[in-house]
Amino acid sequence: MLGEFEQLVLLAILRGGTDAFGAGIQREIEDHGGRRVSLGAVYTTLGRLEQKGLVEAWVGEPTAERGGRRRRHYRLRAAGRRELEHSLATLRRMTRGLTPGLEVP
Amino acid sequence: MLGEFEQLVLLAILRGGTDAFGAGIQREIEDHGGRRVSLGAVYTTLGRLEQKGLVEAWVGEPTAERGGRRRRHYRLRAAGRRELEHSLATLRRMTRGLTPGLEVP
DNA sequence: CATTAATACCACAATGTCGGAGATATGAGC
DNA sequence: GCTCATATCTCCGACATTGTGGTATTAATG
Repeated sequence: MLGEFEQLVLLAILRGGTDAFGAGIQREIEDHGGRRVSLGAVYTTLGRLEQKGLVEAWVGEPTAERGGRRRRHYRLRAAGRRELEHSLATLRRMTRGLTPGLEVP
Repeated sequence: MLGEFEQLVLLAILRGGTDAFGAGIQREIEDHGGRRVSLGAVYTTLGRLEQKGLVEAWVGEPTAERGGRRRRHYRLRAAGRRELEHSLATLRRMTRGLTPGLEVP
């Protein structure tokens, strides 16, 4: 079963397109989620998702920016997409017919 | 933060109207979630939600059925509804703009 | 008192969270 | 061009919160 935060991380990866990486994922979730998120939490979750085969990663080239370690990029695997779809479908069915603000249209 | 299963339980309570109780909540989740759920998991979660003040409970009168202990009924408190709305709103924002099957319309 | 329906408890597994250590790039100053 | 200060990002380890199933217990009915 996917946890709540795992769902968010998976969604953030999708939003980042092919460029998703740790710090960017953090930003994505903070921007849309209206909640603070630590980098540690993000990386721990990414590691677990990778272990479960839901996500794959590779290290990129150095960027043009100031400094820093190379980025590790992430992408959903087919299984990850399936899990995510399943979770969201359940939520959609559970909210169907409820009053506005709750319904996930 | 609400966990994944907590969200489901809260939603199931809403769906059950004023009659929500343990076993009924289990059924609701299994019917819509397409996944097996144990009663123990449901009660443990209900207890925690109650402790956090998201849900309130009271014991009902004996039913007309064969036997059994009295049902314990559950209802969302304002805080519970707020938490749930917040979780779902986050999810909605995160899925907006993604391809069908993922978007939570 | 046997049977049935429901709740409560407990132990363990999986997820969530954070802070800080470490790695690796850049650019400034000499 | 070397060195070093600094910025950016990843990894690790410890602990808190949630998730799960199995089993026991309670309370009703005939």
